[in-house]
Amino acid sequence: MDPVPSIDIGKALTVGEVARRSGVAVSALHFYERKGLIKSHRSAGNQRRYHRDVLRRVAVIKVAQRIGIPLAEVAGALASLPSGRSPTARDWSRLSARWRQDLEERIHHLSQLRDQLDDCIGCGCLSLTACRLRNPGDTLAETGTGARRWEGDGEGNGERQG
Amino acid sequence: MDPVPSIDIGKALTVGEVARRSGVAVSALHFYERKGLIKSHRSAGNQRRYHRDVLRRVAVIKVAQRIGIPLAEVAGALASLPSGRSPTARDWSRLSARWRQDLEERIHHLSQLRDQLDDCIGCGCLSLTACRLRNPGDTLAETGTGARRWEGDGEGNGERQG
DNA sequence: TGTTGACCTGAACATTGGTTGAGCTTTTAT
DNA sequence: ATAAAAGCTCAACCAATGTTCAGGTCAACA
Repeated sequence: MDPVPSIDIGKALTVGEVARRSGVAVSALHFYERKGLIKSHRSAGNQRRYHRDVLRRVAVIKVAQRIGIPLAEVAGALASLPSGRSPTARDWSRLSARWRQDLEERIHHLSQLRDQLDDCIGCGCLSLTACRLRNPGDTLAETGTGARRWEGDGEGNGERQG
Repeated sequence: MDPVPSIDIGKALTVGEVARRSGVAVSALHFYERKGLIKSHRSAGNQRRYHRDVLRRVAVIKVAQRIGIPLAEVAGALASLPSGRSPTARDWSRLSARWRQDLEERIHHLSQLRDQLDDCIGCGCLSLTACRLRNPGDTLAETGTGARRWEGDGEGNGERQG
């Protein structure tokens, strides 16, 4: 699991080292710590010291960010790992399978939107009540109730909920 | 296009009417106006009055939002229309073709990400420097320089640019 | 020992897309 | 005429994801 089996343990990383090696800014590491995504202990002089684990965790954070997972959710996911342990391949597998699902849904959603846009581009049907583009209900709530409020109003379509 | 053909011209809409018919909140309409996406004239008592055009414009805004276009860019696009004129089918065609491109790129990007994630899910290779997931360069800058900095560092990979 | 670079905290600022509230005016309905 | 509903402006606030700054401390090198 670790390329250097025993010697490396205990050589803590400073925040600057973690920043350089992980590619995120020191301020972001502070921020992640405040948000509970990573942990550190402190030196005698109150400076942060990190276990090497943190690099793996930051890697997970960065990938999650690319996927578009909000930090709060990443925090939850990381917190769900047995505490004090570095994320293993198996942990990663579990997390990433979940996030993959999320990603897939997002892709699907955007693809539908693209198709609707294609339907609409030539016709300029923005002015029509029937335009699917203007009635996101069937895309956003596709598992939902289905058609409703289809009276046709001429320009807009009525009532908002808020 | 309009159920009432000619009588309706000149019948200005209040902000509340526009809100009801377009499905966006009054506060959002104020906001769009401040940002230059829509315009209004004022009644004798300083209340906003809208031409019916505004409904079409708000429809464009809403679709653009769904696509993920930032308001600033929508503002630019709407401003590029011959001033004072309602967006026609042709205008919409021009705008939406551009945004469709944007959407397509976003879908493509996410799909690549999904494929990388699939490659990675089983292997837990987050710990390896070679993991494509951890090196977004080839996705984000796919037209760019190609492989670089491939030394292998054990855990993180070095230097950030900022 | 001194200096310099790295680090600390807390607060403020930035961005996007608005919402909420206070306090006041206009319009509409009865 | 009057009361209710709708509208007005300005300022503050929300969430997410950080960055930047000020003022002070720590650590490492010569």
